Amino acid sequence: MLIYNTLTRRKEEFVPREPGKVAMYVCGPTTYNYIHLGNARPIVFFDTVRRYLKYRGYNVFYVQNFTDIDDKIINRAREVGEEPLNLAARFVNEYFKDADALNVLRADIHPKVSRHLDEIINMVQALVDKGYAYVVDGDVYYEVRKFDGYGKLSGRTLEDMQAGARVDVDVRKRDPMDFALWKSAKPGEPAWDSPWGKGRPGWHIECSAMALKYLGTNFDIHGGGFDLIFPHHENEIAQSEAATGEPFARYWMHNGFITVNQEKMSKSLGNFFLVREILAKFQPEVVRFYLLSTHYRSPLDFDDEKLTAAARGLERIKTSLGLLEEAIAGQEGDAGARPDPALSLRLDELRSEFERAMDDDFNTALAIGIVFDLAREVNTYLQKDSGAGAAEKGAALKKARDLFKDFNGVLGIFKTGENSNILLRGPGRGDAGLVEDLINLIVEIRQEARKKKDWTTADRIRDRLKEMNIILEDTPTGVRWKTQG
RNA sequence: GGCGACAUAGCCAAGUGGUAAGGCAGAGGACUGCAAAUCCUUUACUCCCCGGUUCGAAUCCGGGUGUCGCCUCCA
Repeated sequence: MLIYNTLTRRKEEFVPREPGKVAMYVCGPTTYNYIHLGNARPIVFFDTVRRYLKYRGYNVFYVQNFTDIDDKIINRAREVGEEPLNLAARFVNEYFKDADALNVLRADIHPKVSRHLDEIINMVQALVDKGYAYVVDGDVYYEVRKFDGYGKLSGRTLEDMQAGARVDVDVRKRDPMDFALWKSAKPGEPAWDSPWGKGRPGWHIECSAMALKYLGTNFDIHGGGFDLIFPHHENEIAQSEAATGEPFARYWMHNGFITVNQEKMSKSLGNFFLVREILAKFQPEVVRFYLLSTHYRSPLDFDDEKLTAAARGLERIKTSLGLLEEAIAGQEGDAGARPDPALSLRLDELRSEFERAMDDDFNTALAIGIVFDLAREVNTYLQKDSGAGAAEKGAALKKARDLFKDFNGVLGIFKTGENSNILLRGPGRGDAGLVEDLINLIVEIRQEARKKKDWTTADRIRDRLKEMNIILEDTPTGVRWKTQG
């Protein structure tokens, strides 16, 4: 398995710290608002990485933090007149609503900064003791010149950075690039006691402290967005490796940015899209499918037309699985039958192609292409007669269904085992069973009209139902209907 | 100013040395009362441009053009 490592700027064979086990840490959101599209990409992508590693048989321990102490939270809390920690906790709950909708599995641990002050303070103290940090008026700064490897992740030297520095230089710092490990509190701000007075952690130290606590040194995968490479992850490395004297993380993975209508999302442009705004227009599966349809290191643009195209593509996959389930349901189970090789051999090929794609730095775009291949393979098989016996055919169909489910177990692009008819499960829809009965009744009446060749009535019913997003399909064996989100 | 990424059909998007995956949209056909769904066929003599290396390059090298990102809170 190959993983592109930001640290070395190339794909490397993945060798975990301990055989069979993967320890990974992904930088989670700062909870001062609902999550936006830019947050959604790493959340969904790294969830997929984790699922695939599991599929590959690794025992994965997955940590994703919440930053619940931060300037942005404090500012926001002041605006709305709420306690900062309260506001942060509220948006942690909101985070889970969005993440659940996107079919993101819970991390093994979701540590919060506010619960790890002891670890953070101890780490800052260790850095001060070792001479990597200095104290000025209750603030503690990390001295970047003291750390030899500073710049190794982002690939730039301290000289490069200073040439381009656009930051106002704080005269109390020994070097303009020195960054805060601990910030003294101003009146009214949340503050914790420390050896340097009341204050709060700097931005980068939390991730170092929490990752080291739960995963130890030299853990396997550290992930996040491209923009975190510098300064956030660069600083994490500097702090952690200076404090422990050991390598911090082995593989650094960074996802590319999301743009909206070809523009970077930014507050000044007013195009910061929240996940739930998109979810109001598109089904969550479509959003997840779209996020995975481009390789994670490439930029990805969002607009309604692209999402609509993605929705149609995903529909094709879901239809295929639906046809497959339908065919299996009409078949007597015959355990022990040998799957029809006409389909079965191809299924084996598709599985290994899928694995090859994912093994190559999690190429989800290619992998999705293989899911489409599977769909066409199944649809074709369902239409033609291979000449095999019913039991063999049934076994092949079940094998195809298992393959679909395995692919989906990794990609998570459609929900299984529940009614996907959004009309029937949406809020305020009343008795879903009643709705279903009524549609069945209408379909029945339409069938009678069709028998009498009353096409005007039959077409009118079909057209009117379509306007209500209920799609009727006449097949040789009866009428199939579904709702369209 | 410093650092870096990308440029593939109408659109989205894989592919990093051997005659261009897949999806959406479009065209033709099969099926259908008509549709829908599905299947079959079809849509890039070519991968931004100009040079070079090579028997051979979308893929490597040099130059150019364009787009984007980081260097500041940001996923």
